[in-house]
Amino acid sequence: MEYRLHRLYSLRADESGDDLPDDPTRIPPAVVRRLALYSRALSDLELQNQEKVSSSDLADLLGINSAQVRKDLAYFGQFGVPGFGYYVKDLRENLKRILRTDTDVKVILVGVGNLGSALVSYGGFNRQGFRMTMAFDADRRKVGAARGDLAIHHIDELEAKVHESGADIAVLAVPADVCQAMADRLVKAGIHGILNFVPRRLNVPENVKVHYVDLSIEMETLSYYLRNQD
Amino acid sequence: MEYRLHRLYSLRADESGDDLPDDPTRIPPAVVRRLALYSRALSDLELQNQEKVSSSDLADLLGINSAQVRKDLAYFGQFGVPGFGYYVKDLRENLKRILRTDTDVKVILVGVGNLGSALVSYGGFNRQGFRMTMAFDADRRKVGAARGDLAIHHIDELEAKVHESGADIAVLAVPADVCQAMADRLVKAGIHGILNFVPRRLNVPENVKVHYVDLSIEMETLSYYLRNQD
DNA sequence: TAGATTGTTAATCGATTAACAATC
DNA sequence: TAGATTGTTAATCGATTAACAATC
Repeated sequence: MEYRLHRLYSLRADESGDDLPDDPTRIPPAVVRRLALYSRALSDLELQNQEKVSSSDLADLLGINSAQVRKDLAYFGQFGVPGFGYYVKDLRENLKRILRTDTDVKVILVGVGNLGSALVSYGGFNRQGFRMTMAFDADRRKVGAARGDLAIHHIDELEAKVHESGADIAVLAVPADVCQAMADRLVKAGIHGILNFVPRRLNVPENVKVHYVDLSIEMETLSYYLRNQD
Repeated sequence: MEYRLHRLYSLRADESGDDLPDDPTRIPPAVVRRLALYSRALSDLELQNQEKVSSSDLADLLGINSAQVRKDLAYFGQFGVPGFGYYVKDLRENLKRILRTDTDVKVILVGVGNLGSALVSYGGFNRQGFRMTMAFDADRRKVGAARGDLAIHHIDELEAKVHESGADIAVLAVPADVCQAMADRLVKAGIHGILNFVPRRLNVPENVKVHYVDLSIEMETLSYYLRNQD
């Protein structure tokens, strides 16, 4: 059958230690997001000493359909055992490798205000292998003061320090009126990804990715459904 | 033509001050989210004294298709003038009414840790008409201390105070191991919506809405595309 | 009126789910 | 082997976009 053939290809790919699809950038963001959720669920299961898990187990944990779990995984290869399910440890390792969270990822923080400070101490990033290596702020009174174990530099030093930091992701949490200017500087300094907490759309070159975390919009969307419920 | 007929219906609905669709809960969340983005963009345009805006102007501002702008609005009625566009002020007011952000919305905060504290001072909520009226924490040392102009109560008082607060939305920012228990208490106390910053899925009754803001997953999704780019 | 843009329909595109042969 | 679950295809569902008559 045809998919037997695919399987052979996939196994061969496995042996070469690489089963990424032809173009990993073509994977729908929704799929990547769920992959990260599977990975986290599998970590939990591993802590509970679960050895095996089925696609419907995983689906139930996330509140989705089991076919979706299998289809998402199928983008990257074959990780399960028909009639059995998946080995928790094995699948988790595969997902970490695919998501590239098997090695630490360095990020810098730009804007050490209320939200920025909170993000420094937010445990979730560290737990997933994201290391905040440096922070920058325009307020000289904040410079030097280490929040957590992180040194804060003045924003004037951004260009000079970014390369040293080794980061290619920036968390942006600056006032709205300077966010585009700051994004421009970050891009020039070699940053390729921005997690933007500022409620403004950023214009960046094609090769730079921006993800928006827009707290007010989330709140408004939630609010709409509540207030129209009854 | 048929849609002339619709228009008449719509106008009649307008006159009665109500042009919500038959079942407002059936509107896709993606549409509601964009409506909130349109509303914000229109506020900006109003500040710049723009009087008119076309669907393609708005689309360009958000980086989407102009047909989508028109279709999103069409769920709720007809707000434009063919051959002209939309009056900024008029459309903004209509959207605020639809989103029900023309009146303040009260929210409580549960968990005054690093992230919780930052959310108190986060200006974005206030600006959009969300008022944090109370906060709760399990640490008695935090109780009483007002952060911003917000009193912090001990979590034991949750049930007693929620009703008094008049809120039906809670922002949840507690440690992961207590988040389900806390969600249960919130629901019993009469909360109908939860903006959940804890990286855990919550089990709640049908009539309660949960929105997830999962910072690590956003970061991982961003990271995936970067590290697979070149 | 001529030019511009709406509101709507139909076409397209993409994502989710159902079903099942293949497999362990 | 019998029972269970995978990986895949096809069907369904939903969301986005193109096109254009209606309108100002």
